Amino acid sequence: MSMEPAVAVIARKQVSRRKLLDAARSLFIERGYHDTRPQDIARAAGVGHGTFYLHFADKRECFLAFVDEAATELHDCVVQHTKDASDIEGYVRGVFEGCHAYNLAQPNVLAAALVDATVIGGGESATPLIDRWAHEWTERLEEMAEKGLISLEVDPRIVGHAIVGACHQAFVGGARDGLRFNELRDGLIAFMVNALDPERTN
Amino acid sequence: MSMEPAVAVIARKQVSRRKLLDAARSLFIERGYHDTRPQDIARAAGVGHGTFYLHFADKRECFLAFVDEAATELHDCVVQHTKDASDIEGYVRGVFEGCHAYNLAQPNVLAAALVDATVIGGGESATPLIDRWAHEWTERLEEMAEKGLISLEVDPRIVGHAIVGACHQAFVGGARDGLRFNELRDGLIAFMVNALDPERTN
Amino acid sequence: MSMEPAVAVIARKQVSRRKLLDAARSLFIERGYHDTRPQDIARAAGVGHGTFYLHFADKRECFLAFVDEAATELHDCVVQHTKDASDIEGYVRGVFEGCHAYNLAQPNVLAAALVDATVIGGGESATPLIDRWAHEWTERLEEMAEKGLISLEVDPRIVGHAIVGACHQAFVGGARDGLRFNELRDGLIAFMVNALDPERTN
Amino acid sequence: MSMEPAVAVIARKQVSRRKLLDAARSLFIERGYHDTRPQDIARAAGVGHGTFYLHFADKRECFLAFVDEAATELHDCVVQHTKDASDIEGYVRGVFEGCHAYNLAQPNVLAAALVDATVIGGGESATPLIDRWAHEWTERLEEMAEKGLISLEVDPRIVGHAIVGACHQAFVGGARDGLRFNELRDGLIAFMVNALDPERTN
DNA sequence: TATGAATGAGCATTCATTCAT
DNA sequence: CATGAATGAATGCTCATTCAT
Repeated sequence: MSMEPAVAVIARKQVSRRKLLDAARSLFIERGYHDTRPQDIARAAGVGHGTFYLHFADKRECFLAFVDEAATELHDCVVQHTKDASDIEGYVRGVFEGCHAYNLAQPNVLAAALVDATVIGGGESATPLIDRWAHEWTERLEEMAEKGLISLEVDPRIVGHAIVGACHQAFVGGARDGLRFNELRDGLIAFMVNALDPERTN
Repeated sequence: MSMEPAVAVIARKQVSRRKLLDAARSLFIERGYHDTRPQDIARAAGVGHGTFYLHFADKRECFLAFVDEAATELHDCVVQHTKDASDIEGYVRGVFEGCHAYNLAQPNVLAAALVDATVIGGGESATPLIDRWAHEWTERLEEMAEKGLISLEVDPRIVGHAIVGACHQAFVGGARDGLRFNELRDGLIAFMVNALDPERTN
Repeated sequence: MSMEPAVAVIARKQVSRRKLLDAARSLFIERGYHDTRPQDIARAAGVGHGTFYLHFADKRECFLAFVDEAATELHDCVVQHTKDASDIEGYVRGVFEGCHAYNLAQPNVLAAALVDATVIGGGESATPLIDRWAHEWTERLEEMAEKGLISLEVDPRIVGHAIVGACHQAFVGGARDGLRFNELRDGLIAFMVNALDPERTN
Repeated sequence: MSMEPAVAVIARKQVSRRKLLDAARSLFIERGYHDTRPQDIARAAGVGHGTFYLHFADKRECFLAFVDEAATELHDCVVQHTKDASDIEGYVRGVFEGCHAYNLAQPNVLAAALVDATVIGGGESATPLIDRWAHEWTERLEEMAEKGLISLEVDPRIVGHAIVGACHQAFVGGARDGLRFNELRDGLIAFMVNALDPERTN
């Protein structure tokens, strides 16, 4: 008996959601998960407090939506930068360049989205972003191994986690130590290529 | 009549601090930083709530003391397991075995102590545990490079972070994916040895 | 072109109201006044949230409409069961049987409708259902006294309240104590007949 | 190892509890359960919000403590007024006089304490005050029946509920109808005595 | 008439920290 | 040195009601 909601109404709701997600992104980046209140997000979005809960069951769900969006954006950016790669060095370089380009365009988004899963507590349901990246690497490593581009003596699931962990810590910790992007990028590329290069003798 | 506080009083204070630190360790491990209240720590330690603030300026300081203690213990454990190593593989293996032995003896301490710096918020003063490990690795890599045990084409500061990050993520993320310690250890050793092995042709 | 609203429109409005009242009944019974939101009622009725306020000024008014409807239904049911009664025992028995029959047909409606007036707060305007029943009893007692069926030494207004209160508490509290309907009914009949019986010596 | 809390400290805590209970009583009487916030109670008591939760697990527990206290006070008051009663009329009269005296001394306490159990929701743990009174009546009826003061043809559990319900509704609903205490008291006494009198012929 | 997104005052409760004893 | 009662700002979230469409 009930009519379909009018198209315009649905669009209006999407506008609110968009404003909330944009505000959430700014605040999660600026102040982190714990220091950002749903109330702050709503105010920054220019909507009422209650509207927040119209779009997200709770603060956690909003954060997860932010992480998802950032992950998708980054994924697209990395795909752009790796689509022409033909060897392991080109591919690793493309990934770093993609991440770097994304970080320049959207500063600090990744750092905010990568927070330890324990921070948001509660349900263990969502796969942490860093694990998702590791799984993506695993798939790509398998593809590259098939093409003979890399030597894969080690379980690619382990290598996937190792690469992602190495890059994350090198960029984050390295930045804390004052190292520059170019140094980090080139150093990590060399490290990875050594670890995976099929031309090694042993 | 002496101006010095009685020896017994100092000793009593140390006893309280010890009880608080032990209680803090149990609770930070069991429930994490955010779900552990100073009040809980004091009660678990069998002292009054106010006593907590006699020993720690705030909750953060207590957590940092716990991290420090864990780091020292782990350091000692790793030193034990690496003191006989004569090549890179032996050294990497020793480190993993040391961490694993410590983790068996003190389950979950490392996971609790390694929480993202953003979790405890506030002052950025303390160096995160994971950065400290990266710095230790950097020093050892330099020593090993001097002895010709490894090939160090890359800035050892970067490699230090990369190794620590790779191990952390491989163990944590790998565990979430159901991989076993032995697999992870051996996979990471092979990965690291490839990356650092001086016998490579290129 | 007529000034009157189209018949179809009026009919449609009545359909909505009916759906809302049915939904309200289910929910007030199931979850009580405080745990039922106008929004829940509208959704259960299959109409938009706003439609609720087209039919009721507020939640309170909706509840009162539910109570009224239940009271009318019960009244009719009791009339059915008492129309052949010729003495006080028959009448009291008819009332109980009528309530019981209604309760079997519409389980829990009465319990939901009888909630304490303080629960719905705000305006004191509406006469609580239990007072209305007391007033009905008062009228019937006066009729019976005129016919000599009962001895009415006491103000019938007081007796009306007393009977209704006794029955309500005996059924509700008795149920909490695990007493069965038949026991309660027969016990209360004996109690009432004693209190009102004209055959007593004193 | 921990010392006993000093006597003065315990006393101080009791003072706070007393202030909170007094404030809770005033507010529950004045505004009812739902319109009284823990915060209001704390402010009225002149203590911080947090102090409320130092003494009561939640609002419900505070209300239950209030009910318990009122029940005890009323019980003592009724005992005072019934201790010299030697027959059913004297006893019923004593109960009414006791309730009336208490109500004069502590106006509206009983009305507030008697709220429907559904109002406070959640755990069904606590026996509603009105049921407790019914049980007390049951015991007294059994005692009186043993002494031959009343005729108890009906299950005393049912009669207990019936009496309490009759009195409650007669006083509350009667008051809404503008009846005066003396009328109500004497009417109910006559009603009860008829119902229970052992001198009846049948 | 009907809709459902939007609202924001309001709620019960928590917890890091202080301070009188 | 030790205590634990006291604190109150802060939190995440709810819901009866409004109003633009």
